[in-house]
Amino acid sequence: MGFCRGNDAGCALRAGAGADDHDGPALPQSVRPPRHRRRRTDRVPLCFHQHRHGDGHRARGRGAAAAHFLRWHVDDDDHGRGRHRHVRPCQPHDARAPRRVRQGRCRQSCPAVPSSGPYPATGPMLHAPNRTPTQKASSSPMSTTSKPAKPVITRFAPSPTGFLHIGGARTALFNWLYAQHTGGKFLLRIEDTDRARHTPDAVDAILDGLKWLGLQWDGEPISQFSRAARHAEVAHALLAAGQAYRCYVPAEELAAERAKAEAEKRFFTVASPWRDRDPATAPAGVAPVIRFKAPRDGETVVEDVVQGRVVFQNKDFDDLVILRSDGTPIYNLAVVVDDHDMGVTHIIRGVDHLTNAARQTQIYRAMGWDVPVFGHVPLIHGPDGQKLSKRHGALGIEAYRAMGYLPAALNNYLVRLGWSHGDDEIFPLAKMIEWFDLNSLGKSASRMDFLKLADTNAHYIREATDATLLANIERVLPELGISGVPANLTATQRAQFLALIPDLKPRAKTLREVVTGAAALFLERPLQLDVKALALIDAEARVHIKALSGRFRALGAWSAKALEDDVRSYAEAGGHKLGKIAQPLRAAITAASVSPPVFSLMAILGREETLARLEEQAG
RNA sequence: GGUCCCUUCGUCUAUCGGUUAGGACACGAGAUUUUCAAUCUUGGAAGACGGGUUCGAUUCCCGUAGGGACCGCCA
Repeated sequence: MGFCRGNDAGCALRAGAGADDHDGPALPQSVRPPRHRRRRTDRVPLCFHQHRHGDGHRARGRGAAAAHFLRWHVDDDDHGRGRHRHVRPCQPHDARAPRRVRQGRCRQSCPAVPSSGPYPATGPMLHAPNRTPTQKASSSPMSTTSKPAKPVITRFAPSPTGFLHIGGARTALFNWLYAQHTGGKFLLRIEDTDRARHTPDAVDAILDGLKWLGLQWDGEPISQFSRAARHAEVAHALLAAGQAYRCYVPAEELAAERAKAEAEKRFFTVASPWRDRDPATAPAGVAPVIRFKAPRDGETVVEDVVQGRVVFQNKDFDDLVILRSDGTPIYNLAVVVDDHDMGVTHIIRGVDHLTNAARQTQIYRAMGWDVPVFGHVPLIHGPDGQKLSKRHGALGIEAYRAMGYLPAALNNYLVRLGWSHGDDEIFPLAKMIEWFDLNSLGKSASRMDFLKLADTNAHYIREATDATLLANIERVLPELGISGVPANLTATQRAQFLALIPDLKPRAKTLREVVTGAAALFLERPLQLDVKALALIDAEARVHIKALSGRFRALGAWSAKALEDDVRSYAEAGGHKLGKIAQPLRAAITAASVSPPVFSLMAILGREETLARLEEQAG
């Protein structure tokens, strides 16, 4: 085998401190450090890397020559991974640069990609020519490393057709974080244009969910419906400018054609004859819709902070309806008008809106408005990789609260779905805000992993102070609805619960588990022992319990330490293992075989209650 | 059917074209232990496939396969 020898002229590492290691026999395979130890830092002095070229099975690209060639270029102050990178200017237009760089998504200080294009800022205009220019405009707000010229305004725009689900929560989080990070604003708009599907309850659920997560928006939530007149105004401006037209084709006719095309697996686009027809020939008594006159040829480019440059052929778009026949607006128009009027600079939303971004870009251009920066984040799938459905994961955010997750944990978990910051996993809010940037967003969809969420939650449970944790618990106690535990605690119960919290923390992944762990505190005599507990209390156990009752009655200080010491000395004196004595005690005190430390429990319960429970089982 | 997007351990992800492909969750083993946890030590686990460019490709390009999104007088 061709291992690196001391006289291997090509080895760049020979000059280093580890040169001695190169003499002597070839290192056996077993010297290779275990996988998890293979770090850049320990690689340098050792140089026992295996050179595969010696015996013919050189793996592609991992050859020794290559390996040696590269060592020169390793920057050793790149300790850790990804943190202390050298910031070098990127070359976005270099064809050999990585995709991230070319697409302007490099972490390093890249020139930004234009967002709004070189179009006039006011007044309607004709459609864009064939190619959307993308060079120039290096001062757009796309760059996240330097402060944008315009103050950042983001928004979250849910439709109130249902609850706030996990994907929506993450979208809101990203928008909120970016606004916080840049010192900008985060606005909330309810997309309630469709009155038929609008429910006030859903609006409340969304607002409550955001508040619970701590994603406070700036100003009042805006109702899209309330702005219908403005939307119509813009539609008519488009009409006046020749960028839209009245279409008299009946809806039913279109629906029938669409259904037919779908059945035949044919591609269907609306090609309204009214696009070019003289409006004077319009039929009487038919209420027309207003259609946007979409460009027929050329392409529409979406410069996306997440997706990169996405090019759509204009021929693939049809003329979308912007105003219904009853004069009410339709989504794509309403969104553009509202985002423009609200001064939104950055639109971060799910990729399911990517094609809408192209359509909306066309409308922005037709109106001569600046196109905001788009960032279309990938979707979150269910644990099985399928689209989220009610069966798995598509729960309202309030369901997560009721399951006992902490908002900090949920935010921390969600921010890691599609976003990363090196190897970091735990992000206290301040760090999240400091580190969050649009450039580190990924493009591939992720899966909901409840186990990781649980682990993150467990982390935040352990981190919380006892008082904070209990306060959080009391807030959700009614929702938790755990039998045997009161929805409201008395002062005594609260004090006992608080005292037990340190023993509960390491045992719980959710607040629900914290509460169930404290169940023994709330039991009422006579206790109903479960099967395993019952089995622990045999004749011999009764003898021990009886004996210990007597000792406890005479015990001086009533503390966990004193109790434990006493039980230990009792066990030792009788030649028993501690478990032999402690388990029956646990059964008698908690009615279960599993619980937090039984000595803590007895200490918190007090002498009287402890003795009463023991005497119940003493027989 | 059309358009667009995606693909690194089971999962979330790291990687400036040169790393022994790293971390976290999950899983296995051991230690500790009054139960259960927590904790500590430790193990296994990945570049979808095929071409091309290059001294060198997980990384850039093309194709294939698989997955996803969107194609409403819904949002």
